[in-house]
Amino acid sequence: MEKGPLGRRRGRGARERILSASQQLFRDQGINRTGMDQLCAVAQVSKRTAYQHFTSKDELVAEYLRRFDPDVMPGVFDRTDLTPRERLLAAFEIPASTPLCPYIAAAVELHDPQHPASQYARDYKTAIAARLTETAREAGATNPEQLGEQLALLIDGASARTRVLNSESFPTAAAIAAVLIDNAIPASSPRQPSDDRGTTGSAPVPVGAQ
Amino acid sequence: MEKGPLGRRRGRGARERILSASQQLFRDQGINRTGMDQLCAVAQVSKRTAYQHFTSKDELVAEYLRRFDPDVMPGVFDRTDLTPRERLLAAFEIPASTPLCPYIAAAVELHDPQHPASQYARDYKTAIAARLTETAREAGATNPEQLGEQLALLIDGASARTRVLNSESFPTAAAIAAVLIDNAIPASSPRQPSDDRGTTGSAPVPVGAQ
DNA sequence: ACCGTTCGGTACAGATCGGTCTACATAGCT
DNA sequence: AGCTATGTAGACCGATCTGTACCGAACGGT
Repeated sequence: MEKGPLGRRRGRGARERILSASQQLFRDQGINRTGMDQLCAVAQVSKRTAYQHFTSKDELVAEYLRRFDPDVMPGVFDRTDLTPRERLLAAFEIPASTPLCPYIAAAVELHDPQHPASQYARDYKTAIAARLTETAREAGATNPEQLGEQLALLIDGASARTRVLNSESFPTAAAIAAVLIDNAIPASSPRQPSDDRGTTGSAPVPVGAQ
Repeated sequence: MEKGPLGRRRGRGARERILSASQQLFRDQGINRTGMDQLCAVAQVSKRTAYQHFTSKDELVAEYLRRFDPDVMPGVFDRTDLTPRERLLAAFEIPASTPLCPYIAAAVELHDPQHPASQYARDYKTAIAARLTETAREAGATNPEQLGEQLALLIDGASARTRVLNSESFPTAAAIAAVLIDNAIPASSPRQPSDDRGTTGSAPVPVGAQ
Protein backbone atom coordinates (compact mmCIF):
# COMPACT_ATOMS: atom_id res chain seq x y z
CA MET A 1 0.00 0.00 0.00
CA GLU A 2 3.04 2.25 0.08
CA LYS A 3 2.83 2.77 -3.64
CA GLY A 4 0.28 5.37 -4.48
CA PRO A 5 -3.10 5.20 -6.13
CA LEU A 6 -3.52 3.47 -9.45
CA GLY A 7 -0.63 1.55 -8.00
CA ARG A 8 1.25 -0.55 -10.39
CA ARG A 9 2.48 -2.26 -7.30
CA ARG A 10 4.55 -5.05 -8.55
CA GLY A 11 4.20 -8.56 -7.18
CA ARG A 12 5.84 -8.10 -3.83
CA GLY A 13 3.34 -8.51 -1.08
CA ALA A 14 0.66 -9.90 -3.33
CA ARG A 15 0.09 -12.73 -0.90
CA GLU A 16 -0.31 -10.30 1.96
CA ARG A 17 -2.73 -8.17 0.03
CA ILE A 18 -4.81 -11.23 -0.76
CA LEU A 19 -4.94 -12.30 2.86
CA SER A 20 -5.71 -8.78 3.99
CA ALA A 21 -8.57 -8.51 1.53
CA SER A 22 -9.79 -11.92 2.68
CA GLN A 23 -9.97 -10.79 6.28
CA GLN A 24 -11.96 -7.74 5.33
CA LEU A 25 -14.34 -9.33 2.87
CA PHE A 26 -14.89 -12.61 4.66
CA ARG A 27 -15.69 -10.67 7.80
CA ASP A 28 -18.01 -8.17 6.16
CA GLN A 29 -19.77 -10.41 3.63
CA GLY A 30 -19.09 -13.94 4.69
CA ILE A 31 -16.97 -16.53 2.93
CA ASN A 32 -19.51 -17.97 0.54
CA ARG A 33 -20.78 -14.60 -0.55
CA THR A 34 -17.32 -13.35 -1.48
CA GLY A 35 -16.22 -14.35 -4.94
CA MET A 36 -12.68 -14.62 -6.10
CA ASP A 37 -13.23 -11.88 -8.65
CA GLN A 38 -14.22 -9.36 -6.04
CA LEU A 39 -11.48 -10.52 -3.74
CA CYS A 40 -8.84 -10.10 -6.40
CA ALA A 41 -10.17 -6.68 -7.26
CA VAL A 42 -9.94 -5.49 -3.66
CA ALA A 43 -6.51 -7.02 -3.26
CA GLN A 44 -5.39 -5.43 -6.54
CA VAL A 45 -4.16 -8.80 -7.67
CA SER A 46 -4.93 -10.72 -10.81
CA LYS A 47 -6.65 -14.04 -10.52
CA ARG A 48 -3.61 -15.63 -12.05
CA THR A 49 -1.48 -14.40 -9.20
CA ALA A 50 -4.07 -15.37 -6.64
CA TYR A 51 -4.18 -18.93 -7.90
CA GLN A 52 -0.43 -18.99 -7.99
CA HIS A 53 -0.26 -18.32 -4.26
CA PHE A 54 -3.25 -20.43 -3.30
CA THR A 55 -4.20 -23.44 -5.32
CA SER A 56 -7.86 -23.03 -4.48
CA LYS A 57 -10.26 -20.87 -2.56
CA ASP A 58 -10.49 -23.55 0.11
CA GLU A 59 -6.78 -23.28 0.70
CA LEU A 60 -7.06 -19.50 0.90
CA VAL A 61 -9.82 -19.81 3.48
CA ALA A 62 -7.73 -22.20 5.51
CA GLU A 63 -4.75 -19.86 5.45
CA TYR A 64 -7.01 -16.93 6.29
CA LEU A 65 -8.08 -18.69 9.46
CA ARG A 66 -4.61 -19.90 10.33
CA ARG A 67 -3.31 -16.35 10.12
CA PHE A 68 -5.60 -15.12 12.84
CA ASP A 69 -3.71 -16.92 15.58
CA PRO A 70 -0.81 -14.51 16.01
CA ASP A 71 -3.15 -11.55 15.79
CA VAL A 72 -5.57 -12.60 18.45
CA MET A 73 -3.71 -14.70 20.96
CA PRO A 74 -1.61 -12.04 22.63
CA GLY A 75 -4.41 -9.57 23.09
CA VAL A 76 -5.37 -9.92 26.72
CA PHE A 77 -3.19 -12.56 28.21
CA ASP A 78 0.08 -10.68 28.03
CA ARG A 79 -1.07 -7.64 29.92
CA THR A 80 1.19 -7.73 32.92
CA ASP A 81 -0.43 -4.62 34.35
CA LEU A 82 -3.45 -6.71 35.28
CA THR A 83 -3.85 -9.41 37.87
CA PRO A 84 -4.72 -12.85 36.52
CA ARG A 85 -8.31 -12.38 37.64
CA GLU A 86 -8.52 -9.04 35.88
CA ARG A 87 -7.05 -10.58 32.78
CA LEU A 88 -9.74 -13.26 32.77
CA LEU A 89 -12.42 -10.62 33.03
CA ALA A 90 -10.77 -8.40 30.45
CA ALA A 91 -11.25 -11.17 27.90
CA PHE A 92 -14.93 -10.24 27.89
CA GLU A 93 -14.41 -6.59 27.10
CA ILE A 94 -14.91 -6.99 23.41
CA PRO A 95 -15.79 -3.99 21.30
CA ALA A 96 -19.32 -4.15 20.02
CA SER A 97 -18.10 -3.70 16.49
CA THR A 98 -16.43 -7.08 16.50
CA PRO A 99 -18.68 -9.10 14.24
CA LEU A 100 -18.52 -12.78 15.05
CA CYS A 101 -15.69 -15.09 15.87
CA PRO A 102 -14.49 -15.93 12.35
CA TYR A 103 -13.89 -19.50 13.35
CA ILE A 104 -17.51 -20.06 14.28
CA ALA A 105 -18.59 -18.32 11.10
CA ALA A 106 -16.25 -20.43 9.00
CA ALA A 107 -17.32 -23.67 10.64
CA VAL A 108 -20.95 -22.86 9.89
CA GLU A 109 -20.37 -21.58 6.40
CA LEU A 110 -18.07 -24.34 5.25
CA HIS A 111 -20.25 -26.96 6.91
CA ASP A 112 -17.60 -29.61 6.59
CA PRO A 113 -15.66 -30.81 9.63
CA GLN A 114 -13.08 -32.29 7.26
CA HIS A 115 -12.27 -28.94 5.70
CA PRO A 116 -8.75 -27.87 6.65
CA ALA A 117 -10.12 -24.55 7.83
CA SER A 118 -12.34 -26.39 10.29
CA GLN A 119 -9.24 -28.00 11.72
CA TYR A 120 -7.66 -24.59 12.25
CA ALA A 121 -10.84 -23.44 13.94
CA ARG A 122 -10.63 -26.30 16.39
CA ASP A 123 -6.96 -25.58 17.02
CA TYR A 124 -7.72 -21.95 17.76
CA LYS A 125 -10.57 -22.71 20.10
CA THR A 126 -8.40 -25.20 21.93
CA ALA A 127 -5.59 -22.67 22.20
CA ILE A 128 -7.89 -20.01 23.62
CA ALA A 129 -9.21 -22.43 26.22
CA ALA A 130 -5.64 -23.38 27.11
CA ARG A 131 -4.71 -19.73 27.60
CA LEU A 132 -7.72 -19.19 29.80
CA THR A 133 -6.86 -22.30 31.77
CA GLU A 134 -3.32 -21.12 32.23
CA THR A 135 -4.48 -17.74 33.48
CA ALA A 136 -7.04 -19.42 35.72
CA ARG A 137 -4.24 -21.43 37.24
CA GLU A 138 -2.28 -18.24 37.88
CA ALA A 139 -5.35 -16.78 39.52
CA GLY A 140 -5.41 -19.69 41.92
CA ALA A 141 -8.46 -21.54 40.71
CA THR A 142 -9.00 -24.94 42.25
CA ASN A 143 -9.90 -26.48 38.89
CA PRO A 144 -8.26 -24.34 36.21
CA GLU A 145 -9.16 -26.65 33.33
CA GLN A 146 -12.82 -26.48 34.22
CA LEU A 147 -12.80 -22.72 34.65
CA GLY A 148 -10.93 -22.20 31.39
CA GLU A 149 -13.38 -24.32 29.46
CA GLN A 150 -16.29 -22.54 31.11
CA LEU A 151 -14.97 -19.10 30.24
CA ALA A 152 -14.30 -20.17 26.66
CA LEU A 153 -17.90 -21.31 26.40
CA LEU A 154 -19.08 -17.95 27.69
CA ILE A 155 -17.09 -16.10 25.07
CA ASP A 156 -18.49 -18.21 22.28
CA GLY A 157 -22.00 -17.88 23.63
CA ALA A 158 -21.75 -14.11 23.78
CA SER A 159 -20.28 -14.04 20.29
CA ALA A 160 -22.99 -16.18 18.76
CA ARG A 161 -25.74 -14.34 20.59
CA THR A 162 -24.41 -10.96 19.57
CA ARG A 163 -24.65 -12.12 16.00
CA VAL A 164 -28.15 -13.52 16.06
CA LEU A 165 -29.68 -10.83 18.22
CA ASN A 166 -28.36 -7.37 17.83
CA SER A 167 -28.03 -6.74 21.52
CA GLU A 168 -24.63 -6.81 23.09
CA SER A 169 -24.22 -10.01 25.07
CA PHE A 170 -20.68 -9.70 26.33
CA PRO A 171 -21.69 -7.82 29.50
CA THR A 172 -23.96 -10.73 30.36
CA ALA A 173 -21.13 -13.15 29.76
CA ALA A 174 -18.81 -11.02 31.87
CA ALA A 175 -21.26 -11.09 34.74
CA ILE A 176 -21.39 -14.87 34.58
CA ALA A 177 -17.61 -15.01 34.39
CA ALA A 178 -17.32 -12.92 37.53
CA VAL A 179 -19.54 -15.36 39.41
CA LEU A 180 -17.63 -18.37 38.13
CA ILE A 181 -14.26 -16.89 38.90
CA ASP A 182 -15.23 -15.93 42.42
CA ASN A 183 -16.66 -19.39 43.00
CA ALA A 184 -13.58 -21.09 41.61
CA ILE A 185 -10.96 -19.26 43.60
CA PRO A 186 -10.95 -20.66 47.13
CA ALA A 187 -10.37 -17.80 49.56
CA SER A 188 -7.37 -15.59 48.86
CA SER A 189 -6.95 -14.07 45.48
CA PRO A 190 -4.03 -11.83 44.53
CA ARG A 191 -6.40 -8.87 44.69
CA GLN A 192 -9.69 -7.88 46.19
CA PRO A 193 -12.07 -10.76 45.50
CA SER A 194 -15.31 -8.81 45.24
CA ASP A 195 -15.69 -6.89 42.03
CA ASP A 196 -19.36 -7.81 41.52
CA ARG A 197 -19.56 -6.72 37.91
CA GLY A 198 -17.62 -7.60 34.84
CA THR A 199 -16.26 -4.22 34.02
CA THR A 200 -12.90 -3.78 35.65
CA GLY A 201 -12.75 -0.13 34.75
CA SER A 202 -9.56 -0.46 32.78
CA ALA A 203 -9.28 0.77 29.24
CA PRO A 204 -10.90 -1.31 26.53
CA VAL A 205 -8.74 -4.21 25.61
CA PRO A 206 -7.50 -4.15 22.03
CA VAL A 207 -8.35 -7.72 21.26
CA GLY A 208 -8.65 -8.44 17.59
CA ALA A 209 -11.36 -11.07 17.76
CA GLN A 210 -13.01 -13.37 20.23
CA MET B 1 -48.01 -42.57 -1.50
CA GLU B 2 -51.13 -42.21 0.57
CA LYS B 3 -53.98 -40.04 -0.49
CA GLY B 4 -54.40 -38.24 2.78
CA PRO B 5 -57.79 -37.13 4.03
CA LEU B 6 -56.59 -33.59 3.90
CA GLY B 7 -59.89 -32.14 2.75
CA ARG B 8 -61.62 -31.49 -0.49
CA ARG B 9 -58.78 -29.53 -2.03
CA ARG B 10 -56.06 -31.55 -3.63
CA GLY B 11 -53.40 -30.03 -1.38
CA ARG B 12 -51.79 -33.42 -0.94
CA GLY B 13 -49.38 -32.12 1.64
CA ALA B 14 -46.91 -30.87 -0.91
CA ARG B 15 -46.19 -27.88 1.30
CA GLU B 16 -45.54 -30.14 4.26
CA ARG B 17 -43.23 -32.37 2.26
CA ILE B 18 -41.28 -29.32 1.14
CA LEU B 19 -40.89 -28.04 4.67
CA SER B 20 -39.98 -31.49 5.94
CA ALA B 21 -37.30 -31.85 3.28
CA SER B 22 -36.06 -28.37 4.14
CA GLN B 23 -35.60 -29.28 7.77
CA GLN B 24 -33.63 -32.37 6.85
CA LEU B 25 -31.46 -30.88 4.11
CA PHE B 26 -30.83 -27.48 5.70
CA ARG B 27 -29.79 -29.27 8.87
CA ASP B 28 -27.55 -31.83 7.19
CA GLN B 29 -26.03 -29.71 4.43
CA GLY B 30 -26.70 -26.12 5.33
CA ILE B 31 -28.95 -23.67 3.58
CA ASN B 32 -26.59 -22.36 0.94
CA ARG B 33 -25.37 -25.79 -0.04
CA THR B 34 -28.87 -27.09 -0.64
CA GLY B 35 -30.23 -26.31 -4.07
CA MET B 36 -33.87 -26.11 -4.96
CA ASP B 37 -33.46 -28.96 -7.43
CA GLN B 38 -32.26 -31.35 -4.76
CA LEU B 39 -34.83 -30.09 -2.30
CA CYS B 40 -37.66 -30.69 -4.74
CA ALA B 41 -36.33 -34.14 -5.53
CA VAL B 42 -36.25 -35.13 -1.86
CA ALA B 43 -39.67 -33.62 -1.24
CA GLN B 44 -41.01 -35.40 -4.34
CA VAL B 45 -42.39 -32.13 -5.55
CA SER B 46 -41.94 -30.43 -8.86
CA LYS B 47 -40.29 -27.05 -8.92
CA ARG B 48 -43.46 -25.59 -10.26
CA THR B 49 -45.37 -26.70 -7.18
CA ALA B 50 -42.58 -25.54 -4.90
CA TYR B 51 -42.63 -22.06 -6.36
CA GLN B 52 -46.40 -22.08 -6.15
CA HIS B 53 -46.22 -22.52 -2.39
CA PHE B 54 -43.20 -20.32 -1.79
CA THR B 55 -42.44 -17.43 -4.04
CA SER B 56 -38.72 -17.72 -3.46
CA LYS B 57 -36.13 -19.73 -1.61
CA ASP B 58 -35.76 -16.89 0.86
CA GLU B 59 -39.42 -17.17 1.76
CA LEU B 60 -39.03 -20.93 2.15
CA VAL B 61 -36.10 -20.44 4.49
CA ALA B 62 -38.09 -17.96 6.54
CA GLU B 63 -41.01 -20.33 6.83
CA TYR B 64 -38.65 -23.19 7.67
CA LEU B 65 -37.38 -21.21 10.63
CA ARG B 66 -40.79 -20.01 11.68
CA ARG B 67 -42.04 -23.57 11.78
CA PHE B 68 -39.55 -24.58 14.41
CA ASP B 69 -41.24 -22.60 17.16
CA PRO B 70 -44.11 -24.98 17.88
CA ASP B 71 -41.81 -27.96 17.65
CA VAL B 72 -39.21 -26.75 20.08
CA MET B 73 -40.83 -24.48 22.58
CA PRO B 74 -42.88 -27.01 24.57
CA GLY B 75 -40.00 -29.42 24.98
CA VAL B 76 -38.81 -28.81 28.50
CA PHE B 77 -40.90 -26.07 29.97
CA ASP B 78 -44.17 -27.96 30.13
CA ARG B 79 -42.89 -30.88 32.15
CA THR B 80 -44.95 -30.60 35.29
CA ASP B 81 -43.19 -33.59 36.77
CA LEU B 82 -40.12 -31.45 37.35
CA THR B 83 -39.55 -28.60 39.73
CA PRO B 84 -38.79 -25.25 38.10
CA ARG B 85 -35.15 -25.65 39.02
CA GLU B 86 -35.04 -29.10 37.45
CA ARG B 87 -36.71 -27.73 34.35
CA LEU B 88 -34.04 -25.08 34.01
CA LEU B 89 -31.34 -27.70 34.23
CA ALA B 90 -33.17 -30.08 31.93
CA ALA B 91 -32.88 -27.48 29.18
CA PHE B 92 -29.20 -28.42 28.97
CA GLU B 93 -29.76 -32.11 28.44
CA ILE B 94 -29.53 -31.96 24.71
CA PRO B 95 -28.77 -35.10 22.73
CA ALA B 96 -25.34 -35.02 21.19
CA SER B 97 -26.79 -35.70 17.77
CA THR B 98 -28.48 -32.31 17.69
CA PRO B 99 -26.39 -30.42 15.18
CA LEU B 100 -26.54 -26.69 15.75
CA CYS B 101 -29.29 -24.32 16.65
CA PRO B 102 -30.77 -23.72 13.19
CA TYR B 103 -31.31 -20.08 14.03
CA ILE B 104 -27.64 -19.45 14.64
CA ALA B 105 -26.78 -21.38 11.50
CA ALA B 106 -29.28 -19.42 9.45
CA ALA B 107 -28.13 -16.08 10.80
CA VAL B 108 -24.56 -16.92 9.84
CA GLU B 109 -25.36 -18.41 6.46
CA LEU B 110 -27.77 -15.74 5.33
CA HIS B 111 -25.50 -13.02 6.66
CA ASP B 112 -28.20 -10.40 6.39
CA PRO B 113 -29.93 -9.03 9.49
CA GLN B 114 -32.69 -7.72 7.24
CA HIS B 115 -33.56 -11.16 5.94
CA PRO B 116 -37.01 -12.21 7.21
CA ALA B 117 -35.52 -15.43 8.47
CA SER B 118 -33.14 -13.43 10.63
CA GLN B 119 -36.14 -11.74 12.18
CA TYR B 120 -37.65 -15.11 13.05
CA ALA B 121 -34.35 -16.15 14.56
CA ARG B 122 -34.39 -13.12 16.83
CA ASP B 123 -38.00 -13.81 17.76
CA TYR B 124 -37.17 -17.36 18.66
CA LYS B 125 -34.16 -16.46 20.76
CA THR B 126 -36.20 -13.85 22.56
CA ALA B 127 -38.97 -16.36 23.19
CA ILE B 128 -36.58 -18.92 24.61
CA ALA B 129 -35.09 -16.34 26.93
CA ALA B 130 -38.58 -15.34 28.02
CA ARG B 131 -39.46 -18.94 28.81
CA LEU B 132 -36.30 -19.34 30.82
CA THR B 133 -37.02 -16.10 32.65
CA GLU B 134 -40.53 -17.26 33.44
CA THR B 135 -39.26 -20.55 34.80
CA ALA B 136 -36.57 -18.74 36.74
CA ARG B 137 -39.26 -16.64 38.33
CA GLU B 138 -41.17 -19.78 39.30
CA ALA B 139 -37.98 -21.12 40.80
CA GLY B 140 -37.78 -18.06 42.98
CA ALA B 141 -34.80 -16.32 41.45
CA THR B 142 -34.16 -12.83 42.75
CA ASN B 143 -33.50 -11.48 39.24
CA PRO B 144 -35.32 -13.78 36.83
CA GLU B 145 -34.63 -11.67 33.74
CA GLN B 146 -30.93 -11.77 34.38
CA LEU B 147 -30.90 -15.51 35.07
CA GLY B 148 -32.99 -16.22 31.99
CA GLU B 149 -30.69 -14.23 29.76
CA GLN B 150 -27.66 -15.90 31.29
CA LEU B 151 -29.03 -19.40 30.76
CA ALA B 152 -29.95 -18.56 27.18
CA LEU B 153 -26.39 -17.43 26.59
CA LEU B 154 -25.10 -20.71 28.00
CA ILE B 155 -27.28 -22.73 25.67
CA ASP B 156 -26.09 -20.80 22.64
CA GLY B 157 -22.48 -21.06 23.75
CA ALA B 158 -22.72 -24.80 24.15
CA SER B 159 -24.43 -25.09 20.79
CA ALA B 160 -21.83 -23.05 18.96
CA ARG B 161 -18.97 -24.79 20.68
CA THR B 162 -20.35 -28.23 19.98
CA ARG B 163 -20.38 -27.28 16.34
CA VAL B 164 -16.88 -25.89 16.06
CA LEU B 165 -15.20 -28.44 18.26
CA ASN B 166 -16.51 -31.94 18.18
CA SER B 167 -16.58 -32.34 21.92
CA GLU B 168 -19.87 -32.14 23.72
CA SER B 169 -20.15 -28.84 25.53
CA PHE B 170 -23.60 -29.06 27.06
CA PRO B 171 -22.36 -30.72 30.27
CA THR B 172 -20.04 -27.77 30.77
CA ALA B 173 -22.92 -25.38 30.22
CA ALA B 174 -25.08 -27.37 32.62
CA ALA B 175 -22.42 -27.13 35.30
CA ILE B 176 -22.32 -23.35 34.89
CA ALA B 177 -26.10 -23.23 34.95
CA ALA B 178 -26.18 -25.10 38.24
CA VAL B 179 -23.84 -22.56 39.78
CA LEU B 180 -25.83 -19.62 38.46
CA ILE B 181 -29.15 -21.06 39.58
CA ASP B 182 -27.89 -21.78 43.06
CA ASN B 183 -26.46 -18.30 43.30
CA ALA B 184 -29.63 -16.68 42.02
CA ILE B 185 -32.12 -18.37 44.32
CA PRO B 186 -31.85 -16.73 47.74
CA ALA B 187 -32.28 -19.39 50.39
CA SER B 188 -35.33 -21.61 50.07
CA SER B 189 -36.03 -23.29 46.80
CA PRO B 190 -39.03 -25.58 46.21
CA ARG B 191 -36.66 -28.56 46.44
CA GLN B 192 -33.28 -29.41 47.81
CA PRO B 193 -30.95 -26.61 46.77
CA SER B 194 -27.78 -28.69 46.37
CA ASP B 195 -27.74 -30.88 43.32
CA ASP B 196 -24.06 -30.29 42.61
CA ARG B 197 -24.06 -31.43 38.97
CA GLY B 198 -26.20 -30.67 36.00
CA THR B 199 -27.66 -34.12 35.48
CA THR B 200 -30.95 -34.38 37.31
CA GLY B 201 -31.17 -38.10 36.73
CA SER B 202 -34.39 -37.85 34.79
CA ALA B 203 -34.79 -39.29 31.35
CA PRO B 204 -33.29 -37.35 28.46
CA VAL B 205 -35.52 -34.50 27.50
CA PRO B 206 -36.96 -34.83 24.00
CA VAL B 207 -36.18 -31.33 22.97
CA GLY B 208 -36.09 -30.81 19.26
CA ALA B 209 -33.42 -28.18 19.09
CA GLN B 210 -31.65 -25.75 21.30
C1' DA C 1 19.30 -1.61 -23.85
C1' DC C 2 17.87 -6.22 -24.42
C1' DC C 3 15.29 -10.30 -22.81
C1' DG C 4 13.19 -13.42 -19.75
C1' DT C 5 10.12 -13.51 -16.00
C1' DT C 6 6.26 -12.15 -13.74
C1' DC C 7 2.05 -9.86 -13.06
C1' DG C 8 -2.46 -7.36 -14.41
C1' DG C 9 -6.52 -7.55 -17.21
C1' DT C 10 -9.74 -10.27 -19.09
C1' DA C 11 -12.08 -13.57 -21.89
C1' DC C 12 -13.45 -18.09 -21.38
C1' DA C 13 -14.94 -22.96 -19.80
C1' DG C 14 -17.62 -25.81 -16.93
C1' DA C 15 -20.65 -26.19 -13.24
C1' DT C 16 -24.42 -24.77 -10.37
C1' DC C 17 -27.61 -21.68 -8.76
C1' DG C 18 -32.54 -19.58 -8.40
C1' DG C 19 -36.48 -19.18 -10.97
C1' DT C 20 -39.76 -19.77 -15.24
C1' DC C 21 -42.18 -22.24 -18.58
C1' DT C 22 -44.11 -25.93 -21.47
C1' DA C 23 -45.88 -30.71 -22.16
C1' DC C 24 -48.04 -34.41 -20.13
C1' DA C 25 -50.51 -37.14 -16.38
C1' DT C 26 -54.01 -37.55 -12.98
C1' DA C 27 -57.83 -36.73 -9.59
C1' DG C 28 -62.37 -34.87 -8.61
C1' DC C 29 -66.86 -33.22 -10.05
C1' DT C 30 -71.00 -33.51 -12.85
C1' DA D 1 -67.33 -40.34 -19.87
C1' DG D 2 -65.80 -35.76 -20.33
C1' DC D 3 -64.07 -31.38 -18.39
C1' DT D 4 -61.25 -28.81 -15.59
C1' DA D 5 -57.98 -27.93 -12.25
C1' DT D 6 -53.93 -29.23 -10.22
C1' DG D 7 -49.52 -31.76 -9.95
C1' DT D 8 -45.20 -33.84 -12.09
C1' DA D 9 -41.23 -34.02 -14.94
C1' DG D 10 -37.86 -31.58 -16.68
C1' DA D 11 -36.03 -28.45 -20.26
C1' DC D 12 -34.54 -23.92 -20.26
C1' DC D 13 -32.68 -19.08 -19.06
C1' DG D 14 -29.69 -15.76 -17.15
C1' DA D 15 -26.64 -14.90 -13.45
C1' DT D 16 -22.78 -16.21 -10.78
C1' DC D 17 -19.13 -19.03 -9.10
C1' DT D 18 -14.43 -21.39 -9.30
C1' DG D 19 -10.63 -22.00 -11.93
C1' DT D 20 -7.80 -21.63 -16.57
C1' DA D 21 -5.73 -19.54 -20.71
C1' DC D 22 -3.87 -15.95 -23.21
C1' DC D 23 -1.74 -11.50 -24.13
C1' DG D 24 0.50 -7.28 -23.34
C1' DA D 25 3.05 -4.44 -20.10
C1' DA D 26 6.29 -3.60 -16.58
C1' DC D 27 10.23 -4.78 -14.03
C1' DG D 28 15.37 -6.89 -13.08
C1' DG D 29 19.77 -8.76 -14.21
C1' DT D 30 23.38 -8.33 -17.25
